[in-house]
Amino acid sequence: MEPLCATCPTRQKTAFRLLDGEQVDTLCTFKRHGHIKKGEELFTEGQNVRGIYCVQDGHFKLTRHSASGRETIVRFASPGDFIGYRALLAHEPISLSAVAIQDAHACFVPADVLFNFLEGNGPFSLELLRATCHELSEANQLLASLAQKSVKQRLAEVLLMLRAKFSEDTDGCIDIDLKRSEIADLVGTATESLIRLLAQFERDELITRQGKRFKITQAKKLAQLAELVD
Amino acid sequence: MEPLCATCPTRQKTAFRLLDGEQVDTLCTFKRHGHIKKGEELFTEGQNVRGIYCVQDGHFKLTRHSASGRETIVRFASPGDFIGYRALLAHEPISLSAVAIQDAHACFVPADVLFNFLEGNGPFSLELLRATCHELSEANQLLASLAQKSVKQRLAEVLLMLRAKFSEDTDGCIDIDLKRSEIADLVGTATESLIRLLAQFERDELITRQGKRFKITQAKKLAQLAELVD
DNA sequence: TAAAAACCATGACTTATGTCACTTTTTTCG
DNA sequence: CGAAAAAAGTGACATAAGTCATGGTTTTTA
Repeated sequence: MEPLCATCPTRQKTAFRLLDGEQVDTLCTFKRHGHIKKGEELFTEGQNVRGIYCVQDGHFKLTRHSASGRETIVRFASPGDFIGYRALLAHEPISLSAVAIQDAHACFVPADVLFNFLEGNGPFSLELLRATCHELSEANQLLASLAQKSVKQRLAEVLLMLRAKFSEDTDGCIDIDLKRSEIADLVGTATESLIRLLAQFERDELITRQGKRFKITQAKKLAQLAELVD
Repeated sequence: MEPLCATCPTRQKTAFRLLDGEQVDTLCTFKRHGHIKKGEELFTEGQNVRGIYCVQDGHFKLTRHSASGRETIVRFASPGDFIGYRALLAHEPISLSAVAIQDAHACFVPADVLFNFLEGNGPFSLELLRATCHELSEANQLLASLAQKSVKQRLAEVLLMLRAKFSEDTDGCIDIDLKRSEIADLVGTATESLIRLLAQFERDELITRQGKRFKITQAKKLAQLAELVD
């Protein structure tokens, strides 16, 4: 059963909150709500997209692959985030793959519906522009961090980012199940190097591990290590 | 003397080409045309900007500095590019410094004038949104390249990028005078490493050097090295 | 135009990080 | 459940790339 956009709590977190009543009806008529299982792809780099996805729940990793097949996680998409709108608006094939890292739900909104809103609703366009600009400044920050920092520093940074982005479970561990190789793809290093650094962080008592999950115990020291202090 | 926006050829290359006659007049009244000498800063990271700059001629490097003072060149801004609009639209302090790498000219456009256009001119907003999305996909590409490639590969990539972005002089050399340290900041490596690699590229006959400038002689091999082939 | 400053270049050395090969642990599923 | 597959972890080794020291250029400037 397709849920109603009018009462959708996720919508309030997105630019869609700025639509007027009629536009919400349009959205509701044309959007398609879908379930995506863990590991499934929403789309693959190189495709032409016909619309955007609005994440309802669950998280997606957005990745890019090198010619040699190596994967880099560029960012995550979480509930309330749009996926695929940049390629659509830039009139380019999509440059990232989106894969669910948990069972997830997302709504598909066809391109022409989106363009309709963009043309007819100034505040909506502005909000989307604002969000895009914010993403861009985050991308630039990540860029500089990758260019300037050691793997150890970047891991420290990534751990703090993960904790901020995903909440903590009852044990205080970061509530996300990423494989070691995925954390490595996020940091931009080899899996073995990552595992060694995690072990070192534990020895240095910056984190504690419980199975494959871990808890940040000394956030300040991690931040210092990552040079995030001002 | 302030030049006229109505007849400005650079304007035709920017989103400002989509303004109507009255808006062009407004732009012309409130913009300020200025000269920036080589090495001068347009603004510094952390500042709050009060408007955007539209590059008329000359090139700027947009940089970010780490806590330890190391500089990374995130991108260049060339004639027809806007600088500073992302921070303005995201309502954030600016995250990059802009420094002229040659004597340059740019027009300052106050924030309220820009917002006025954004609210009153749909196509203009859309075009700006499109440009932003395009920049974002470029940033993502760069991100993945930084995370996945060796310094040698990235240098190959950067050299090809420089040739595409800046034209060639009469000798066929890339028409830009970057210091070795600046190329290193662009690649994300140490100056000495960069110099060694340039020497190696010359030995391998991928480039030839004439003073501090250089010419790409085997673009295909460079592209292969950079894994840009499909 | 000479001195100073900035930049380019190279060698010697260190180290962080990647790679390969293998073992142990955890997860999946017939 | 138990076998097979996937993931986590460890050690040994190779090497790409950073750092430090120094000398030779070019550019600036007084």
